[in-house]
Amino acid sequence: MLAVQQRVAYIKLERKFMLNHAATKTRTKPRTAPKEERKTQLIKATIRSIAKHGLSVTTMATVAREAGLSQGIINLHFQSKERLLEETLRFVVDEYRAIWYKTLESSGNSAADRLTALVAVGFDKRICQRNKLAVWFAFWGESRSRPTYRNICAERDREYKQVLTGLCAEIITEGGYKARADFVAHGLAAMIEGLWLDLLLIPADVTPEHARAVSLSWLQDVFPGHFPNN
Amino acid sequence: MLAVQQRVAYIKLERKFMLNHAATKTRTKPRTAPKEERKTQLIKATIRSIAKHGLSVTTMATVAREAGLSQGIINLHFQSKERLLEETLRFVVDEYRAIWYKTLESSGNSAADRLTALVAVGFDKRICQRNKLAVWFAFWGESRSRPTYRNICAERDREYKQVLTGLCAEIITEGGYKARADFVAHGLAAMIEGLWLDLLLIPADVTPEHARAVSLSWLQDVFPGHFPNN
DNA sequence: ATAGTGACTGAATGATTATTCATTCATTGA
DNA sequence: TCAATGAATGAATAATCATTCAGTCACTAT
Repeated sequence: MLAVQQRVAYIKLERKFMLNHAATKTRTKPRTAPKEERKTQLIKATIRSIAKHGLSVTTMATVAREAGLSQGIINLHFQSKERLLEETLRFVVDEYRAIWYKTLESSGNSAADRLTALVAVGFDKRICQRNKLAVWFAFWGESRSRPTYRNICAERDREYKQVLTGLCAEIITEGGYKARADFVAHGLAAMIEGLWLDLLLIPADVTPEHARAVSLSWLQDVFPGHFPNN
Repeated sequence: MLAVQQRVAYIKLERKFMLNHAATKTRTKPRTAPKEERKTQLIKATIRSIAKHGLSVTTMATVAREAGLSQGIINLHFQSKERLLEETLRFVVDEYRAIWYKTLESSGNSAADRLTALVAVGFDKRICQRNKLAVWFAFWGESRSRPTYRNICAERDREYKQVLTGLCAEIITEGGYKARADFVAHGLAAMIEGLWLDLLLIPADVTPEHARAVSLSWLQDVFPGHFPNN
């Protein structure tokens, strides 16, 4: 019964693409778009499977079942399981980066406003979902033994910390605080990731709103002149 | 060649126990001690295997090989792979708790001293080893889908945060700070775990000493009266 | 000495897994 | 309408895994 529903969903997806494709009138690469759609469909199924079963119990079969497609489909689109997993990690990492970049663009001019916005993104509904947090931690858990995972994460991390350090430096200069920008930024980034862990492990005690409040309260403590307490 | 050395080591262990046992003169449970020794030997081999290969590639064979023992040994002592993994997590969790309890007992009377000591334990050489950090994150990564793992961690977490909150509350009262004790403690605990992630992912950039410095600098920023900056 | 004890071994077993590929099916251009 | 195209299927395959257990070995008590 469920399989039928998923089959229907797949057919709709196929139809939708055809319309889109007809509209673009590109002829050199027919059916190129549905390939991408299939890939993201499979990546999203992988995220659900990792969240539901864990990375070590996520098999080609669980992902295919979650996507409502057949066994062989993953090798067709990703060549191997390993590639699927790498692209899944990249998907989550890139999504986070894209959102905080965009947020910075559309946020205020003051360093304090921008910092607030940047911190809040970590607890945004689009990012801070338990399924996605499970994916982050699943890959972090394997990253000691897989340089590929580590590199994908490290790259993102450097960028993020660089921006964070810049904003902290600006605030410190403005306010004449004693704190060291790199230490503050490093601690702040670490705190956000640690709060993610709480959201994953004890969701009953900690909500995204609560975690955001903890972060912002910390900003008030460290930069009292810029983030007035009440 | 290596196997022979390990075999020799095993024999020595066996001999050592016999002497110990003769000394205690207990007769009802003979050979009970070497069983425990074997178990911790296997648990330590599991830690190395998880750090080297990752949890999802850690098999009965990799653990047995790492311990220099045979295939069947794990089922003999732990009944199943799952039990071995649970006891490995418990081993690491209990070790951390034991050390910070002991540290608190032997540290100064002032809340500030005790808090400093408690934070420093997180970066102690006995705790903050990359192999062990890999184990923490490996299990956290699977914990979304395994209530057993989650419970083992959650229990420890509650205790730790409770002590942390108590110390922060004391300091806040003494110094008349505006900060909320539960928020500060929550943020601090999260930061330590986030710094562990950096130690795991980018050990070239972050050392335990550096991470400890970041934490202590954070304490200085939040409680300037209790942790004077220079 | 020697039989008894129980920790330990490692080959065998059955279950599970990623990957392959001959076949099916839907869609397209002529 | 129909041949051509290539995405999707799912049964088959080979590899890997946890678990079992009959047999081995070191040591103890008699």
